[in-house]
Amino acid sequence: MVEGRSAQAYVGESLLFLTDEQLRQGIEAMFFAYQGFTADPDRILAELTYGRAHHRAIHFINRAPGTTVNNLLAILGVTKQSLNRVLRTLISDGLVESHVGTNDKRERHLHLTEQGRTLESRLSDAQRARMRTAFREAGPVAVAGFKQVLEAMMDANVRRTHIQLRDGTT
Amino acid sequence: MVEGRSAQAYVGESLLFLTDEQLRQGIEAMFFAYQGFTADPDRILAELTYGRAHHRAIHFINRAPGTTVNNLLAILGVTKQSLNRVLRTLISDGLVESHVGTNDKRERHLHLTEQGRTLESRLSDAQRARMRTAFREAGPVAVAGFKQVLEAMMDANVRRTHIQLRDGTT
DNA sequence: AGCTTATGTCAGTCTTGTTGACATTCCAAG
DNA sequence: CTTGGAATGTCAACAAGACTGACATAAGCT
Repeated sequence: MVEGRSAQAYVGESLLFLTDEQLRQGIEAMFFAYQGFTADPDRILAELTYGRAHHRAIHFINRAPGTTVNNLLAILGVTKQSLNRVLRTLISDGLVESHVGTNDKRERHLHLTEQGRTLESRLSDAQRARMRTAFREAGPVAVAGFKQVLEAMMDANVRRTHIQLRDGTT
Repeated sequence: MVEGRSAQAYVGESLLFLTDEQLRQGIEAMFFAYQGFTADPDRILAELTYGRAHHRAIHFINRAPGTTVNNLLAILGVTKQSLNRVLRTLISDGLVESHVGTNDKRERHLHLTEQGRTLESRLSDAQRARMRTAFREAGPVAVAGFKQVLEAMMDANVRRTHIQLRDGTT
């Protein structure tokens, strides 16, 4: 970097020159980082004959206790048959409880049991530890940029969901 | 932001306050962004009865023409049997060529055919378009942060691979 | 009463990961 | 120079988890 030119000015130019090469680096970074992102929970899940699908369900049930099946479907972006297979095993293993809705009795409201919360913590702790290390290494400015780019990469409707979850504006 | 205090100093404080909530936001952002990241190529691949595994193979063969199966294995982080199934279909569909090594005849060197390059472009173009939009929206400082955090999130050995590919220091 | 919505289930398919078994090729130690 | 082990790649069989399609049940709504 040339002395006397701020980073801002320097990178400002590259806006005009977003080369395929730079974009490809971003693409590969995304791929490799996602490997790392899922590696730790995957190891834990493998012991329990569960998979990522179970993790995702547990995560979002913990995040939004009492959520309905339909709601979860929209968040996860899978079919109900696919989700149902996962939920069935989690319920029969005693990690998740399903309660018939009081207002609308068609709905099932989902909660983690004590046992479910225990697993959720174990999985989150592993994933958060890596995220924490990465955030510390990169520094807060980088973290802000990281989140900005990720949000810009989401589908518009998914971004809305993400922001709702983030800000707790249910 | 307070005048006279650099961003570094300001956010430096928050290093001490990386709450579980902030980390969880990062985790969810990663999940939702990856959905978007793969969505466009997935649509193209679905038409062709290919999947993400094919895309990944095509991407890295294009990236490092003449690479060996073993090499590709290390990059993709899957078993050779898994990769082999994908390669077999790509070869028999005429997208990839496999040549026995001249020095070491155990090795197979992989190249894209003209047809393979065509599909590669189609997939890359879609994925790059989203990445480009996200980068433009977020701005160059954010992009730098994005890459920093992603690199910090990778497993150490994977990071080495990533940097090698990035810098072309084969 | 009849239409729609929310949920669950059964059956079948596809992709993509796994392990196990095996063939070929290379290399180095005896 | 031979032989045994390591490296590389292929084939087969299996499992997880995604998908579609069809259908059942219950509840809400017009």
